[in-house]
Amino acid sequence: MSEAAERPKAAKASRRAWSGAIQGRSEQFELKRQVVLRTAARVFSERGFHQTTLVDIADELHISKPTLYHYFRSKDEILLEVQQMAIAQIIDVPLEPESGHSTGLQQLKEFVSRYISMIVDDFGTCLIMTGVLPLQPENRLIVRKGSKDIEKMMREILRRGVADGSIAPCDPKITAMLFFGAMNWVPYWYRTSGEIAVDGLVQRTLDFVLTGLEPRT
Amino acid sequence: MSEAAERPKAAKASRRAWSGAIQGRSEQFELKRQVVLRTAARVFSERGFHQTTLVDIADELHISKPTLYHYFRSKDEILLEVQQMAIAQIIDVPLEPESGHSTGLQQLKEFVSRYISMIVDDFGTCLIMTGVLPLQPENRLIVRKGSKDIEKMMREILRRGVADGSIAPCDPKITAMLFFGAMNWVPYWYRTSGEIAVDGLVQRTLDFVLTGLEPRT
Amino acid sequence: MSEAAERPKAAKASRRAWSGAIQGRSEQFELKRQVVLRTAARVFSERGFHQTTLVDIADELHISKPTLYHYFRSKDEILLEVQQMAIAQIIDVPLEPESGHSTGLQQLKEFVSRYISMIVDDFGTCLIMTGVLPLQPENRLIVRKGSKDIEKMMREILRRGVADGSIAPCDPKITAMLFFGAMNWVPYWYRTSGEIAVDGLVQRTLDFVLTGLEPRT
Amino acid sequence: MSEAAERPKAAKASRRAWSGAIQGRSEQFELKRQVVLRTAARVFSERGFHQTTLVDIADELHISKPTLYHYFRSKDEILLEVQQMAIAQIIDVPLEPESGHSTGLQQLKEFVSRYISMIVDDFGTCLIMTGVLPLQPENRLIVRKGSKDIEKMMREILRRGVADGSIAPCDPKITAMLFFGAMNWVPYWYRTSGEIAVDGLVQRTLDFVLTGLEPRT
DNA sequence: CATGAATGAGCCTTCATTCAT
DNA sequence: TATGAATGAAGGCTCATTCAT
Repeated sequence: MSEAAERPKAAKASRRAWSGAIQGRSEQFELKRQVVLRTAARVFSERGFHQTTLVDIADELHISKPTLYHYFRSKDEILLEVQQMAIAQIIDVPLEPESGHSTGLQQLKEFVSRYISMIVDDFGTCLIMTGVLPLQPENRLIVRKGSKDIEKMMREILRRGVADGSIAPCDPKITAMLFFGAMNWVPYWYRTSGEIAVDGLVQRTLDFVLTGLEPRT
Repeated sequence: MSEAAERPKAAKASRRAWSGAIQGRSEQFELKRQVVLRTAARVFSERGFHQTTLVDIADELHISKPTLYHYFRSKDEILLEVQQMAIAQIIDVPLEPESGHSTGLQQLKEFVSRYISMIVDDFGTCLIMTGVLPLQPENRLIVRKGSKDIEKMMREILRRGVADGSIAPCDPKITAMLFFGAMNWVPYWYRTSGEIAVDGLVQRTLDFVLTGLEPRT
Repeated sequence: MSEAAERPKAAKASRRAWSGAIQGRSEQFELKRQVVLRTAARVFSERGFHQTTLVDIADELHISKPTLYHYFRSKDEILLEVQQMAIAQIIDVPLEPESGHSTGLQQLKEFVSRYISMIVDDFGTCLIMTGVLPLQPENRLIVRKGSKDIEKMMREILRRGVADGSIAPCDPKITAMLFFGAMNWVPYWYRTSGEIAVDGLVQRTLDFVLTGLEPRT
Repeated sequence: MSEAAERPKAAKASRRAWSGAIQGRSEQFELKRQVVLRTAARVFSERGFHQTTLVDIADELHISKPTLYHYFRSKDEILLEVQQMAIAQIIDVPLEPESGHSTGLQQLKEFVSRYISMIVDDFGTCLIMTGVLPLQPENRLIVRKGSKDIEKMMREILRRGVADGSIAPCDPKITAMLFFGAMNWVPYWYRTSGEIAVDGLVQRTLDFVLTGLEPRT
């Protein structure tokens, strides 16, 4: 029911352009691109996509607005890439090499760990909090496809777990969506800088979902 | 990981202004106001606050844009009232008159039932999907306050349940937020017009949260 | 080899919005639209399409820039309609009801009269001086089509004249284009406010084209 | 009434920078300058001055945008020089050394030949199709002055011809402008790569202007 | 000489809001 | 009450031009 509190501007960052995040030489282009993406992701999450102007992002980086267009074609493209980065963190890494040896429950734990790590990151937070509505229809489809693929991953894990007995019988579809809800809401209340580390959050989440609130005798 | 599918425009509504929803006499003003609010809530949720223009809302009602200003001072005020309507559905109704007789678990069940009913409604859906970022800072505080109050309600219930033994020991804060996450995400995937009725959804949610995924021996 | 000298701003027009050109009641919309078109045509011709901002046009009319968007969807649409107005002046009026009775030469004279009247008008001048390059590709095709149709008209007239002996044998294609050139260049040097009236210009043009520079014995 | 069809990109030019047009040694600078001018003239005519970016020109030459600034101070200067090149082709070459021996008609024929050769060239085409409106006011005056000088040339020739009886009596001013119109419009419809060679075009133009459309008995 | 990077200036377009009828 | 007309404010995007390497 709550949502992102504005972060304390990080002491207005260092005065240098690119906030001193760039030192390399020729691969600088890609590096700068990443810095823009991460900054944009953060600001989008803090203020909302439409409340964020390109000047806001540029200011944060101590660069000018047109400079952003050296790295991205449009504001929309920036958001698209941010969200694709988040999705790739889950999709691009296969769940486990020798997956044959692990139970569904074990896989689920690993998945939750990775998903939460993604969601508390700037990119993942932006994926959830900004959503896909601001995107152009065609880009919206791209991100939705990625999201659906991630959802499918969890459903598969649940099915496997139910099959091998490591997870209690349940409807994989509904369960997955309720589970994702619990995790997707994290950006609205959890701060990595708070008392609980990400590992702790993963553990709490697993406890909540695995044990259940009903006392076990 | 998924989000709102565009609703099918409700058969483009009847051709008459106000979509024929107004018949009364003098209290029409308040009625019309409600119709605007509900329509706005729906469209905001479908397209996003900033993607929705006042013309969109006016068109949906077959009225003109300035007419909206007879009922609301600003677009911001519309959103504020929508979200306050949602919050009021939870806040304004005390959980149970003689709450002394019920256990925490019983209260939790009632709370979940009411909260989910609220969240699948146009107002509640808009509260979650639009969020408070589009609101003016002062209005944002108002809604946040309401959300916090609702969160507090659940924490209290959890504490009571843990105390009376009807709920397994848990950290009320974390548990509440994860629980709210599971429910708040509902608007992104659940359709009241689908296979599962709201009652069913409440039951599934309770099952998910109470039983836990770990098999009980 | 010369081109439009900037017109002397017409004493900065009357101070009233719409330059006092609007008096009607309900058909005002269409009237205002026409006033915008004519003003835009004039300014486009004077300064060039890209050198003309929407503010320039709005200022000329003592209205604000967004007001232009009540009447037109885009700057491009304004130019398109201007040019279509010009073309319609030629295309929409059949050359002569009882064309069977007139020779090609007679038809040619009428055509020249009408074409020159069109070309010295604001719309026609803009058609020639602004050209179609600033238009969106799809709109460019529309105007080109109209231009081609007009060219075809003259070719047909020339053919008929050659056939009936009222015009000396010639290649209709080349002749038409050279002829159009003589007329299309008029906006670059002729001023209706100068010594020669439009009728006079028509006569001079016909003299030039019909008689030829070679002395007739 | 028609205008420039897009030229077929010249087989996208050779892949080498400067399109392989430069081989010399030290006077390369001036050579490269010329290549830029001709390329710019061509692209300006095809797409229009404002639709052409410096990147477009640089790409065509397989060089980078800032490199253009080694040869020209501004985009405006490029256009100015292009148009001055065209004008110089007419102005800088005296019409005929021993002009005393030739009639006005003979001079006219030579003038037309040279003017049309100029106008079908990249520079001349750009002079006409781009016009002087995009130029800075001061540069505009320079080009206008040149154009006026050329117009004066023809008027003088016409006067001489009328005086020596080789040209039929006519108003030199009007006649010159109509004549220029016929020729200036050539870039809008004539292609050197088409059926008619430039010599042929000169002849057709002379026929059109000298003989007249009225049948001579 | 060449160029990747960066930017100031400017324009089209949108939209919430106001006003006159 | 209702609305067509009008607008101030603001944002995304482009591009000629400059600068550092």
